[in-house]
Amino acid sequence: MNMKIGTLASHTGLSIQAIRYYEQQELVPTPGRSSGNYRIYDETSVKHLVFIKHCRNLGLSLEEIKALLRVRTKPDETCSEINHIIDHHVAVVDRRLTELQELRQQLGALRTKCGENQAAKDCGILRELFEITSP
Amino acid sequence: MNMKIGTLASHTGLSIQAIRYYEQQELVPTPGRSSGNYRIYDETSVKHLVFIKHCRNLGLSLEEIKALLRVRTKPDETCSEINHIIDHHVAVVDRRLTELQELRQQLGALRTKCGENQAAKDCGILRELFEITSP
DNA sequence: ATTGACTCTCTAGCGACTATAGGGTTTATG
DNA sequence: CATAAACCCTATAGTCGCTAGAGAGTCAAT
Repeated sequence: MNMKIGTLASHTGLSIQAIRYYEQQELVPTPGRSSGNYRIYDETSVKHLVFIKHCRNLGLSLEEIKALLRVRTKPDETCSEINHIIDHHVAVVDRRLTELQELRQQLGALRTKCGENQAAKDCGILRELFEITSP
Repeated sequence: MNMKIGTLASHTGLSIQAIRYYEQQELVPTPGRSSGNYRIYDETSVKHLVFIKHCRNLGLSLEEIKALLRVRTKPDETCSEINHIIDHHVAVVDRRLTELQELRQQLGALRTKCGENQAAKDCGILRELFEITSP
């Protein structure tokens, strides 16, 4: 059942350095060591790190994930903090989505300003970029 | 017509440090200096920096902006590199948009798993986060 | 003469890692 | 049993696009 960091890395899809970084940032407990000072992990570590990875895929920061993990160790507290973290993150994602959609539109408009191989001095994109003054 | 860095900053909406950073990264030419070693700018500098700011608002990296500025100084070359930069950036934005939309959906689904003030041990969000194994 | 506002350079810090250097350990093969 | 390959260790520097701060100099007004 025991494994070293390389095996854990391939089981979780994380890099070895990322795992050590999470340990340093106290997102995972300091693991035991072998006689040769190698980190030793087990199935619990895999689950723990997969949880972290999944949260990272959702765009949560390490601090937010840390908060989620803290709540998990106090199972009798209410989970309003969890809801709060997720709600906050949803708001961040929604804001970012709106920004990116506006951006996409501007880029699309910009792209139509220039054909394939004009001389740069006639390039509509450059002209446009120099003329637009308001963001 | 001449101005110091603070005036340039308020004319462009950039921070003083950002302007100095752009100079260091060679996005703007090294400006002249006053007798007291103050950077001296003019209207051209304003245009130059507004161009950069506009590109940053579009999400272009400083390296990409540098490439655009390089093409601008060679007005007889074709602007295919410009098109290439913009096309590449559109692709990046589109990919990011798709990712964020998926993310948003997953977060929305997750949020329905838990009401307001359950005990953490019964929180559907935590359970969900621990069970989902594929990203 | 002094205050206050402005500017200078240099350095450190953010977040979430990645990459490297320079070593030690374990495992497989000859 | 010797050695080479594969793995692991710590510590440090780098990424990007800035921001914030220290400690010093410059300039305008009172």
